[in-house]
Parts: sequence; C-alpha cells; structure tokens
Amino acid sequence: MVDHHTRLVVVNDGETGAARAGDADGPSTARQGRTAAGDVWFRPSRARRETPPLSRERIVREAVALLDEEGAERLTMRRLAERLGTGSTTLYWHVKTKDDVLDLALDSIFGEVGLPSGPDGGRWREDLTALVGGWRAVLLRHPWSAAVLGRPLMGPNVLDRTEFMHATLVAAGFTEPHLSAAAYGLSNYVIGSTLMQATWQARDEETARQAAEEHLRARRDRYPTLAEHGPPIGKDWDASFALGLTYLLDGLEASKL
Amino acid sequence: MVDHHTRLVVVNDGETGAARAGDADGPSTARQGRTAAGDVWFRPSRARRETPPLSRERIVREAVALLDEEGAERLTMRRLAERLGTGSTTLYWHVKTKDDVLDLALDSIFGEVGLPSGPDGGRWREDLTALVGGWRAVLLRHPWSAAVLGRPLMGPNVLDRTEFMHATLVAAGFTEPHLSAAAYGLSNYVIGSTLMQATWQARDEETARQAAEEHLRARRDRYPTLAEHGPPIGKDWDASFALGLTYLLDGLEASKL
DNA sequence: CGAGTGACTGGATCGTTGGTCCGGTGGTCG
DNA sequence: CGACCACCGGACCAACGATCCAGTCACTCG
Repeated sequence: MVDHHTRLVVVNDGETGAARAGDADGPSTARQGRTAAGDVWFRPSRARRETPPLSRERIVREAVALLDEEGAERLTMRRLAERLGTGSTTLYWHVKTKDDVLDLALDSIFGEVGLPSGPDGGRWREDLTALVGGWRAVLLRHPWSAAVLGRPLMGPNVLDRTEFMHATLVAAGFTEPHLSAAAYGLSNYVIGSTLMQATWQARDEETARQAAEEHLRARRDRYPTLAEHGPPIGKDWDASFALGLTYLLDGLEASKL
Repeated sequence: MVDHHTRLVVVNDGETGAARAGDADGPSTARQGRTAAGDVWFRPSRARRETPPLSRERIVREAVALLDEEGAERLTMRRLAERLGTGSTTLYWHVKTKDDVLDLALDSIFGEVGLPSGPDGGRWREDLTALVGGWRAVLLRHPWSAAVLGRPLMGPNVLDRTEFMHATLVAAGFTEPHLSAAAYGLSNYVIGSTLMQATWQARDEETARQAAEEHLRARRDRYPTLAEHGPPIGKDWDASFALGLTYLLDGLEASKL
C-alpha cells in the first residue's frame, strides 16, 4: 500500500518523468506549472536536468560571488537561492541559518591565499609579514568581510593560518607571555586595519574623504590638529599598514632580548 | 493678550488641560483612546503628561540602554519606540534611518570616558596609553559596539579623542610618515582587539573556549601548535592587550631615533 | 479672538526579510 | 515492486525598516 502513483501512470520508461500526474489540480490554480508550456512532453527529461545537485560548497561559492558583487547587506537567502536556481527554502536543508552561510563564506576566502613555506625560525619576520599581508589582501579583496568580522573565526582555513602564525612564533623562540601577546597583537592589528579601510572604501572613498576634510576645517577651533593634517583616513593605506607593522615587529623583537 | 484658553476653560490653574475636546469621535473606532477611560476628565492633565517631548538625545540614550541590555541585533525601531512610550513611526521624525540611531549611539558612548589633561610632549606614552585604555574600556563596557564598528567614526566624541591622539603625537615630535602610521596603528590595534574580545565574550566565553580547545585537540595532527598551547583566545585579555601596546609604543619610540 | 504655523505624533500599510511546515520528488537498494 | 532516503519548494508566519498621511498640540500674529 502507500505507493504513490495512486492513479496508475507509467513512471519509469526513461523519459517523460510524469511529474505529479494527479494532484487533482489543487484547490487554487496557484501559478500553475510556469506558463503553458508545462505539458509533460516539453519538459527536458531526466527530471532536474544537469544541476549539480546543490551542495554546501556550491552554496558557499555562490554566496561569495553575491557578496563580492553586491555587498554584505544585499545577501539574503532568497537572492542567493535565485542565483542558484532553487527555492530559498531548499537552502535550509544544506545550512542551518543564514549566519552559517556567512561563517562559511568568510572562512572560504581565506583559502585563496597560500601560506609561506613551512615556519622557519630564522625568517620569522619575513614569514609573518607575508602571512599578515596575505591575510589583509584577502580581506580587502572581499570588502564585505570586514562588516562580518564580528564572529568567531574558527573555520579550517582560518585555523590553518593561525596555526602557521603560532608555529612561526614558537620557532622564532617566543615564549609564553610574549607568545600570546604577539599573536594577539598581530591578528588584531590586521583585523582593525582592514575593518577601518574597508569601511571607508565601501563608500566612495574620495568623496567621503573630502566631506570629512571639509567638516574638520569648518571646526578647526575644536580640531586644530586634525584640520591641519587632514582627516586621519586614506592618506596611503598600504604604507601606513606596512609602517605600523614594522613598529609592532620591532617592539616584538626587542622583547626577546 | 495672546492667552491661549480657546474654549473658555480655565487652563492655567495647573490641572485639567482639556486635551482634544472635539475630534467628533473619528470615522473608525480604531482602538479608540485606550480602553474606555478616555473621557476628558480622567485624562492626566497638561496634554502629554510629563513626557520630555522625545528629543534625539532621549532616543539615543534609550537606544544605548536597549543595546546594553539586549545586544545589537535586538535593537529594532519598534522595540525602541515601545521603550520610549511612542509609536515606531514617530522616531523617524527625529532620525532619518535606523543607521542614524546606531551612529549616534556609538558616538555617544565615547563621551563616557574623559580625556587625559591636555597633550604634553613629555608624557606622550602615558597619555596615549590612558587614551587608548579608556577607548577600549568603553567599547568593552558596551559589547554591542564591536559589531557596529564597521561604520565611519566621525561623531563629535570620537573626533575629540582622535584630535587628542594626533595632538599628542605631534607634541611628542612625530612627523609625517610616522605620524599617520602611529595614529593608524594605535586606532586599529584598539579596534581589532576590542572586536575580537567582544566577539568571544558575547557567547559565554568559558563554554566557547572549551569547545574550541576540544576542537583543536581532536585535530592535533593538523594544528599541533594550537592544540598544545590552547586556543588563541581569552588567556588574559588585559595582559595581552597591555603587552601588545608596549610593543607598538616601543617600536614607535624607536622610529624617532 | 479666530486663523494659522510649525513642531511633533501615530495608525495603517508596503515590500522584504529569516525561518518553518509539510507535502512532495527522483534514484536506489532490498 | 515497494520502501526508503536525500533532496526540493510552495505556502505561510511573525517581524522588520520605512513611508504616507491625517491629525494634535503650543504658540503667534493680525
């Protein structure tokens, strides 16, 4: 019993598909199988033609693409589903919540940049500089990531980088109070820098900078230093980042003595 | 003249008020002045009793309270309005969008911590340490702020602090490539640190830490260093912050030579 | 003293969101 | 041949940010 083609229809001859033969037409016409070309005979065949059956990977890849193109607050489950050619509810089979998608997307971009070859105590400054630079580059290449950094970074790709950083520091000879502080300082410096830069670049940087400059000049009695030196943004992001990093590394190196 | 008792009602004796005498009962009963006790005589007095007529300040103050109590994603215009005893739409007269509320709330908390007394070239390390420490303390006292840092910080309270920082650096003798990089490095270090710490503390830190530790130990072949030293979180936030700050300041100081 | 003004308020409503319910699918294996 | 399972999606829900527009009040001016 129970069997579903309740109304005897040839189901399995390889074509046709005979999707929902009965259904008694339903109470409401309800969109009614898209246009009038819904007759069995025009249906492609093999059910869902060639859709690679929608994996979590495919969802994440498409989410990253959507985020890159339209930004963080334009990511909605519906829009994402539409790009994937499915219904929004289907996504919830592969993923528990929207936050899952964000976490996965965020971790996935860290896979884009390789690690410097194995930690080497003698080259720790170069290795850390390269690591941290790649980290920053990835975050800036996907500016939406900054807005989303306020969640635990515990995905495999992030952990790979964190592991490398700790291993490098250990190999360089740093021990406990300094070890934690070094990892802490480096991570937070990168995160903070990226967050700030992405924040400003997200809204037409030049215009924003000019508005800020004007605002400061108009209140130069209250902000004399800022008015004179210009707004503390966008002077030369790369140079400031590099210089600040050397401060950190210099101070770190000195702590070993 | 001028006197306002339009309908010959003694208005100014301190009571009664005669709020909306006419109104012809309106076309739709529509909730009908809350319950049946809507008769003029039972109405409090003085029109809108004692509501301080809902200023932008009041909105921001209440928004901060709401954020403190319930977190960033529980802030909605409706809930905020309810706490203020008004309808949600009313808020939009004082504020253009919800983001305005966030910007104002974020800036307002920076007013909580004072500035060290005027910049003094000789005490720049102490002054900057104090400034940055206060900054961090405020952000941690309002953990929702971290999730919201991805927006331009250009409010008056933030600018006061930024001005102080720049003035201190100038007074200390830093000049251009270093001046920008120093301000950049310090700000971003604080922001990154706070963001990370608030992120973890937002979800029951001890539990999260244990879960992370377990996760790492289960994969100790992939993350040997991390598994051995424990997850790179929550060891001692304050100490790591202070130590990292000294690295930065040491490196900065060395750059002056 | 009546008409008017501008600051301020809120009910109804719109389009959209994240998420759930539940009734389906096709393919495969016993 | 029937049962199962991985997978899909229409209908639906409560809640959200935002807007429209019809007011109501304190006060001023002619």
